[in-house]
Amino acid sequence: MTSLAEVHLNCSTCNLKDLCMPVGLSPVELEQLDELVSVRRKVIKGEVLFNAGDDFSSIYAVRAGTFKTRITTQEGTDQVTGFQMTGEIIGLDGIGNNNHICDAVALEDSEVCVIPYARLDDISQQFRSLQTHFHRIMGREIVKDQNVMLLLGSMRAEQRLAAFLSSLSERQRARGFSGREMVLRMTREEIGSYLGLKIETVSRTLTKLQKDGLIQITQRQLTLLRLDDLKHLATHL
Amino acid sequence: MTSLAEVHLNCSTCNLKDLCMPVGLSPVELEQLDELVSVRRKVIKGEVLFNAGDDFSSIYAVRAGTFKTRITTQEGTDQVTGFQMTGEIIGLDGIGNNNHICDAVALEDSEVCVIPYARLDDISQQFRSLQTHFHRIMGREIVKDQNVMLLLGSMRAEQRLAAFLSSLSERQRARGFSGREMVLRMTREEIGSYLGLKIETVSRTLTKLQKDGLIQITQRQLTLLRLDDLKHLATHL
DNA sequence: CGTGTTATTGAGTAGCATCAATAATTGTGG
DNA sequence: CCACAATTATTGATGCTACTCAATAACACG
Repeated sequence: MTSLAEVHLNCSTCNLKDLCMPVGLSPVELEQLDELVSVRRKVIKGEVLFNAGDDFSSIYAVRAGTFKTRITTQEGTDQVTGFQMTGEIIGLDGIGNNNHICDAVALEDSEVCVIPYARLDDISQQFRSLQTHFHRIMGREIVKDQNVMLLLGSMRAEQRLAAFLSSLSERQRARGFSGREMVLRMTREEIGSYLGLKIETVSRTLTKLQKDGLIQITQRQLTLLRLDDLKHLATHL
Repeated sequence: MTSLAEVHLNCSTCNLKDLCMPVGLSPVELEQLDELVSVRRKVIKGEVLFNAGDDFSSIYAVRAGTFKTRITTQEGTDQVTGFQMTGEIIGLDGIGNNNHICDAVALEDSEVCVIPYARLDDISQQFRSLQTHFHRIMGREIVKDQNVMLLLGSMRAEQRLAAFLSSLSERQRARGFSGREMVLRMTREEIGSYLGLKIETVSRTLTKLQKDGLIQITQRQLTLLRLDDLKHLATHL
């Protein structure tokens, strides 16, 4: 099922260390993290990193590529609960009940660093700053989810898309890109599923944003022409 | 502003210990928890436990009463992000960035146990099972939020209310009540804000559920007449 | 007992969904 | 590498859900 090309490496020399798990850790702590994160795993496009119901054993840091997480309802319909880019953590949903509640799927050929949860617990037991750090990562996940609740509960289609595109832009910028031009790794349907909209509405709304001169979009190739206006739209009605 | 009637007490003798923070802890660990949770605080109806922007110092276990948490947008509109009953934890939103992102407001005269976060970190550093336990509590918060995302992203008004009422019922049952009859502590507007609906829609939908014989509701007094059908409605289209 | 808050109900409407047809793109097997 | 199938995206016409506006009623509080 899943390809298991696993490679041993470490965090302290990783070029993502300013974005990812190691953020803000001292050299000594980094050394501990290196011991913890010793395995990488490739996940090719469309492949699943874990499924809902799987036993929870590890969390994952996206080393390269993009993922989506999705929850499937009892009816079989499913909803995207998030998109994860390099440096972001996947799998925290499993901690609550020792098994995953969502699937994680690669949107392009990707690679993750595997962080065995039991060992993370061990080591953060010994190094308090690592513990604090991990708590913060979980806390940010909670904040992020609550912001999505806000979006889904009270924004209109145009606002939702403006907020979504702004968020993508900011995350790209944090990764050293311009944040002005980017390639969408997800389909319109996946965007819609995440934003609580149908694919036709996503398509129409993107067209409208383009007509209004806020963005330029051709297939997956996106340019944010007036980012300020886009952000304003997302927050001010 | 806030009344600070604080009382010293402990978890090991608390009648909520099967619902609350102590769930599943051994006597030894309970002893540690007692040391941690030594202060209670009363919050009268309408009063605020903490505000968005406040420095994060503690999390809180609801000892008695009911709270809501709400996020305020830049426009000044706000959205309810959760309702907390006895034994449930409030304030985890503060961990991510060391300050709260939501307000917590008492919906009736209430009381919380104050759990200083720094000391929680200290003690879970020493007692691994406490650390694991706390991680699980945070993990469940993430799961809960993602389920709300699902509700907001893909359910219709009737389903949302059915899911909401079912959830209230289950939580009441977990607290030793029948789960059939209960008093709503929140207004229709607060319910609507939580479910992403307007007050008129909440009112109309409750009336419809009553006409269909699923519930009986008079003001805040609610009886679930056919809980199975209600749950079925919440999950099966 | 009066005032402000909360809730209900009706009429009309806006926004998004649905249904449908077509186009563009991607992936696949020969 | 091309042809065909499957997937993804766009656009239009129509319908339905939930919102808005408005009036009234019921209740909570001082």
